[in-house]
Amino acid sequence: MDASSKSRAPSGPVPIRRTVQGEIIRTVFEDAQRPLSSREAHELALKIQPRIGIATVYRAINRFIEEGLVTPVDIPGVGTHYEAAGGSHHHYFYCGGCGRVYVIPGCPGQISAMLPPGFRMERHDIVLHGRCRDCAV
Amino acid sequence: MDASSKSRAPSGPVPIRRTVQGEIIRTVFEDAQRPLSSREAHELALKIQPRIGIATVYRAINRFIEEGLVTPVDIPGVGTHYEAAGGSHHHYFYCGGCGRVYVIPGCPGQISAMLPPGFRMERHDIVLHGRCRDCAV
DNA sequence: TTGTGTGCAAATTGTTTGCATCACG
DNA sequence: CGTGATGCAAACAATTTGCACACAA
Repeated sequence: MDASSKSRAPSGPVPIRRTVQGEIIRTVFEDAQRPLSSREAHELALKIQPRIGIATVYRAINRFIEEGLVTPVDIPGVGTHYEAAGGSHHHYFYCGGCGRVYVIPGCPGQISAMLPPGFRMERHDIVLHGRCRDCAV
Repeated sequence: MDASSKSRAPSGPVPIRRTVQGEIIRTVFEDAQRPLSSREAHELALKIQPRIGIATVYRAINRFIEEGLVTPVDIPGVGTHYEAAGGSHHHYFYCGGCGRVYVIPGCPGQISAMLPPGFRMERHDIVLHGRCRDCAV
């Protein structure tokens, strides 16, 4: 009879279910320690549970993005990657040799000094391209 | 028989033909003064010559990129844009209000200081997101 | 039991390509 | 005139969505 016995708001945020596939996909990102493409994430998930579909990966990723667990990382000329959120502010390095995306801690600062007057900055993306140590000539 | 009567190298660089459509598309980028999406470029070209196909736009853009006339500009979360090349080093500002991509002259410098040891940087992309002056709250 | 998450396939969106034809050089 | 450029449609690749079913809660 007491509707509040479960202390649920009348129309609270949609509850998120804990599923095997969802946990696998979340783990893949947490373990990766670097941004993964959807294909990479799918391949890694398939190693654990061979019947996960790519649509499930995309839906999980989008759910994680809404939850703030995962952040999309767009690498110019390469495509969208995704990484576990929560780390401190950082940027990225894309290696043209091995195709891997590295995390670069820190920030050059002075970014907002570039803003034209009247413009308001909400976010900035910096992506370096080149060769990582292993792929350097 | 003198094969060199037309002074053509046996296998020189592929000649690029000057066509009406190509000129229109090139003009669109030169006049825009800002990065355009392929759709924007197509729409602007259609205003001048209503039968230009989107494939022609893409082929022209790719030719221009090879020639160095146009540079691709990837805006994270928004999609690939293209701009006339030749300007001095600059970066971009994407306005979430009007969807326009602005050119930001200059560079914060200190970028290479972010590089991990052994990494070699060939290029860097900086894209700011926010509200332009007209769209500011 | 209820409704969210999953799998699969079809639908969308952005970009490229095959082919017949056009027209620049 | 020969070959690159164009238009159109089909092919592709990446991502999203419709639908029936499975399974957390």
